[in-house]
Amino acid sequence: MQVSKTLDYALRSLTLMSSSPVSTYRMKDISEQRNIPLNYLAKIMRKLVNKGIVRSRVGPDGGYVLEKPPSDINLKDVYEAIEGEMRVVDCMDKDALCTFYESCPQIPVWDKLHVSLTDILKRTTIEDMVKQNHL
Amino acid sequence: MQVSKTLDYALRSLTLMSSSPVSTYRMKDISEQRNIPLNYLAKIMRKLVNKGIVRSRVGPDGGYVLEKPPSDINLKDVYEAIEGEMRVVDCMDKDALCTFYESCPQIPVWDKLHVSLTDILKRTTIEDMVKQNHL
DNA sequence: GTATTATGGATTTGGGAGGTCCACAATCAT
DNA sequence: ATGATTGTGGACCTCCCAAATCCATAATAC
Repeated sequence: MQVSKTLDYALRSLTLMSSSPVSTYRMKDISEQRNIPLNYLAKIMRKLVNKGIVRSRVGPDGGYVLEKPPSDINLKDVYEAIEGEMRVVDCMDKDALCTFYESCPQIPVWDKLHVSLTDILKRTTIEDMVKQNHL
Repeated sequence: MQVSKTLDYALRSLTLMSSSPVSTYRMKDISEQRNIPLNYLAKIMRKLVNKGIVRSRVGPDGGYVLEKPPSDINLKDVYEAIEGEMRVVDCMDKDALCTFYESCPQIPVWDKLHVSLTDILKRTTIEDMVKQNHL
């Protein structure tokens, strides 16, 4: 029941970038200012690019810009960019069908957790985090 | 953000035992009926014993009994018996102090998740699971 | 054409969840 | 008191994956 370091890194980067949402940030600067291993950050940024959360430009004067204003980036999107769709237990997956699936007493509980988590993440934006709104 | 297989195993065992809360269940039977590797189950049961959730007796006619009625066993206790105290992020630990701890914008969010999760677990008992109450 | 930047894939490493094994202790029946 | 049955407790193994590293390449600016 823990948040991954990778998600932490992604949020560190996004909150940094949201301090000046129109500027371009070079990977190297993000890495240094937020204490993230450069080459690992590269992989993380690609995921954010692919999800349409940030835009990238190559070459001198290149770097990353937020694709949307911080108030339009919610944590559920960031989570899914990094981890894929949230699944609290594996048996929710079609492939890994558990023997007891038919009458499993646990599923409603995990479902409830899942809804609650997803809800909080969906309602919280990068702006909320930075401005400490709704928290 | 996933529930461990070990916690799943613990809950499978407890829901089985709650079908007849006064009877004694042999480890071997729990293992077979709930599809849990016998020797691994041994480690899990010890944790439940140490937390005072089940009682054990050695020897012929030995086995495990619920220490309390299923309506008095909540999932937070079971979670903590298995995983220790819940920590959504590592920086909540005193030892692993993060560089940005002083002004970390993430902490309020993780705190909110933590409260929400803990709350649901605390309010849900083994009886609720079995009878599908409150769910 | 050269410097600067991101891209994308291959590869390594460490730690821990999940699982196994076994010698031992407690308890029961005969 | 002996043997069968059961849980105990620790040592140990194994495999997977998050985290990290490395590098050759592509894009863009001047």
